[in-house]
Amino acid sequence: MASIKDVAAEAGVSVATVSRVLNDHPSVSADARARVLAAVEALGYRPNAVARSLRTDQTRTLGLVISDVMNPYFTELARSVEEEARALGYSVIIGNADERPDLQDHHVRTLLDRRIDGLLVSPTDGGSPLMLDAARAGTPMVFVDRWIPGVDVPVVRADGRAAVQDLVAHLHRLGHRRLAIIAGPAATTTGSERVEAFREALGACGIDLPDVYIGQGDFQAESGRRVTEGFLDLPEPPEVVFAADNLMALGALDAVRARGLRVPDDIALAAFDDIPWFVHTDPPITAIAQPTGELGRAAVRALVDRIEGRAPRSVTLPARLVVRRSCGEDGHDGENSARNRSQS
Amino acid sequence: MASIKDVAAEAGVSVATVSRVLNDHPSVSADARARVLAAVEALGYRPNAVARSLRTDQTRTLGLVISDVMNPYFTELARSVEEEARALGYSVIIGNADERPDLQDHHVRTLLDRRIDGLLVSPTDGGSPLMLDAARAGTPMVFVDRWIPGVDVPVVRADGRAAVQDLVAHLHRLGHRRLAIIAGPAATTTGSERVEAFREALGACGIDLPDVYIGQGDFQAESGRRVTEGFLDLPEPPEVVFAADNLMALGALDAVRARGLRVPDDIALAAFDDIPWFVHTDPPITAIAQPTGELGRAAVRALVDRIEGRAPRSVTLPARLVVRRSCGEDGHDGENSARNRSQS
DNA sequence: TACGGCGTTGTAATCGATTCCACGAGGAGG
DNA sequence: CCTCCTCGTGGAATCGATTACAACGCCGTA
Repeated sequence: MASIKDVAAEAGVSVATVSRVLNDHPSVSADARARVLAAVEALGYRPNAVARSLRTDQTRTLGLVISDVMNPYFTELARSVEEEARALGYSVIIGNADERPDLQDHHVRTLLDRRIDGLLVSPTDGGSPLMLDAARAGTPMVFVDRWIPGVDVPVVRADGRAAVQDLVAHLHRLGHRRLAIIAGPAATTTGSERVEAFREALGACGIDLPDVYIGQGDFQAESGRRVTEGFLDLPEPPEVVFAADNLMALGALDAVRARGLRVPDDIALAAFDDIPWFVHTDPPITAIAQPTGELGRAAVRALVDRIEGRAPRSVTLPARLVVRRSCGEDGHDGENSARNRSQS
Repeated sequence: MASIKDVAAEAGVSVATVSRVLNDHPSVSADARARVLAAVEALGYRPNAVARSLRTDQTRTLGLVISDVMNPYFTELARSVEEEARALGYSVIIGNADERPDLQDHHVRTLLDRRIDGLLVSPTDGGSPLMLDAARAGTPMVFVDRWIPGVDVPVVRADGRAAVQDLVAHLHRLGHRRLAIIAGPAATTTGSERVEAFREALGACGIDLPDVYIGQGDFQAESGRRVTEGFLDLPEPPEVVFAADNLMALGALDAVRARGLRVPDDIALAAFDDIPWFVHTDPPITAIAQPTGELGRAAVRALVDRIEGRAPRSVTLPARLVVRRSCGEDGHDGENSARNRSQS
């Protein structure tokens, strides 16, 4: 592969001049510029980003470490992150932690070794020393979706509090009183926050959240299934199951269906994180939708601000409730209402 | 960030010795090794991968350019690719082309600039000159899922021919005779092959595939919706719609539902590419499942073989039919059969 | 005692860029 | 006509690693 030296030789100038043309530095004669450009064209030369990074000490690359690529929420997040980064002239390297702290550390380490300019993280656990050290050492970093308390790193996330209140109000209006939640890992902020929001919202309606109605999941489908089975085995099973993410909702749906029960007639179901597929499940699932794309874009902007020496800001965007049929009828939704109601 | 020089100074040896310890070269005294290791520990030193890559001319990184991250099929592919690559000591940088040739080229160019060791591509179009040049120039490359004919690059893919025959036989047995397909872009191999396989399979049953029953999609949900609407507007609409990927199937489902029609009673639906959500749609969707994980792993192995100087092999794995309820009842599937049959 | 070989170590070149500094040519002003 | 400044250019240092080569000390053997 042709190097800058080859181009210099071909154009009959020094490498310094070639470099100047490539970085359009002002003081290059029109003649030299033309000759260099012609040589670049003739050789199909492309600058070696590795060498450039070594010299300039910047890679124009962002690292994104997410908890689970197979989760459509994170996929969408990754997509919007890459888009915004590209618009700002950066590339993105994605690391998938699969909800495993060791894998998360592996990716953080690899990204740091590659000298990425900044790190976007949705932490899998409460605090990998590696990440904390990196943050302290001055690596530009922004948390997205989940974060680690007590670390001086900007956070870009959605606030689901209001939406959870709307959800609980909706459920209460439908007559549900025994509500259970499939929680995420307590080590993650989204894991614990969603339970707290749920408990508070229930409290506002005068409803209690007993411990047996809090199932411990891990944001994966299988745990949703397991926890839901536990709920269904209870002497007094809940009337509603609220899954703290979409994958666990999928698992819950599996479990319910395996018992030969129906949603929402036998048990209602709702989820945090809305995804396109929820429109088409049987029944369509009521969910709390995050402004995922905005979150990704805001996170990149914050990180790039930090990298380029501007003051990054934390951002909190509201989530909103999207009512569908998985909790029962609420007086809206035309076509199938009559049929569903007559069955219940 | 500490460099190899700092470590050398701290340990009281030369950088050469430090490098030798780090790459565990045999001729280093136990004493020197211990001192270096201690210095590394004390300084929290990590080798700069950029500098190392410049010198050794290898990045131990694979590029993966896929057509659409939001498509669960490609997400799963990406995941398995990363896993296998990690097991072999490589990292992966994913580029999402979003089915756009210009974006695909952007990513290929960026990856090449970064001097990745090899490229895994699922091409969006029939032949980006950039990619062809790179292949000719000797960049290790492997096509996965889709490929470009006439290029000397190993291909790792699934053969859906038999599964499509099974599908058509299944549909025929259910009494369907007017079958339509939502095709992918003709520029992609999967786009054209699936139509051909479908046409052949129909032919074997003595059924014709008229042009009006071939809708042109682009592997995105929206096109599935549009094409399906066209089918439904036909004087004689098809009894079955077969979508060449899962996203277009989602769009088709949208379109059918928007008309107030029901699957499978009013129209049957099947898709290429099975995904976890198909179990939970209303109704569960009959699909052709690819061995996605195996495909990803085989592709990485082929690419790494090529990189490390072994002869890479093309791999073709069979896809298989997964029958669910979206095409009507086939004598299996317990719980809801009676109810569904009574409605038709 | 001298010499050959082995094990260990350091010096320095190198990868492909960027960029500081110096130098020469040419124009403006005194 | 000489001086000074600007503009365009090239030489060379540099980033952080790897590695060829040379050198050194030490041991065993002739």
